[in-house]
Amino acid sequence: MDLNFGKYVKSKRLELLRHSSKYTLRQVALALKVQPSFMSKVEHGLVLPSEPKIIRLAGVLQEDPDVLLALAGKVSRELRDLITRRPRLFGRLIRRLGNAPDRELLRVIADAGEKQA
Amino acid sequence: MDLNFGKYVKSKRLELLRHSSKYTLRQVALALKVQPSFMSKVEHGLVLPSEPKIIRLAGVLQEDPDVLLALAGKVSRELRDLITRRPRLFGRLIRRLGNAPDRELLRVIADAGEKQA
DNA sequence: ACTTTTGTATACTGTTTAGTAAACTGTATA
DNA sequence: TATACAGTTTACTAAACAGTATACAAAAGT
Repeated sequence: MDLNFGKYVKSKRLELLRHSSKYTLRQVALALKVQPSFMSKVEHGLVLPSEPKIIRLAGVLQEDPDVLLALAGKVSRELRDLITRRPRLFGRLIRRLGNAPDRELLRVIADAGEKQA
Repeated sequence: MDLNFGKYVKSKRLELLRHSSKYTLRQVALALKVQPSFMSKVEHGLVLPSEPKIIRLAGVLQEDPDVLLALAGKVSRELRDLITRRPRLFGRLIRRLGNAPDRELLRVIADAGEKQA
């Protein structure tokens, strides 16, 4: 499992704690409805929270849920559902862009967005 | 869990069995290195195989691994890794194309492929 | 008829996931 | 100095996952 998830969460929390005392480990645990002991283990990289708790945690820490999930090695159920609805097409798309540079991905996103956006 | 995965696997296997007797449930189980009892439960939708076994099964049944994984509600580790490397970009891309028609996806794939392919 | 082969049912197993509960340790502070 | 709060440690747990092992009944060969 991913050790960096915990480190990242802790550093982010400590950052916020400097501005407001609502970001003690215990307060964050309370917001997530988990025990402080569990939150402590999370920050030490001993366990990972479930997907819903990671998403709530992202809300609390003002982080992008996709990023936090990615640090935990996960992809949200939302994205998984979109992919599994058309596995061949999305499989091809993602493999093709998997090694492309960021700017190419950005270009494709912009191009794809022209219609609906 | 997904009931249709089993149905699909069974129908595909029975199809192949009409041409070759290498596709009895027991032979397929042998190829996957699982017990026939387990394979039987798979075909009845009582359990799902692990990702590696689903991929092997796709090989045996001459199916697209992504499709078989999708029927099991899963996305391959390979694709997950590509996504989690750049979660924001892929998140945006997939959400944007999640409801687009197939032809739009195909267009984008072709466009994206121009460089490296 | 019998004996292989096929699929199935049942019960059990080890491992992982996602946590809880309680007690402990250090720190701040009034 | 006691009491409040912070983070941590340890031990435990319920449910899900990914199967195995054994035995059995029906069907197909020979």
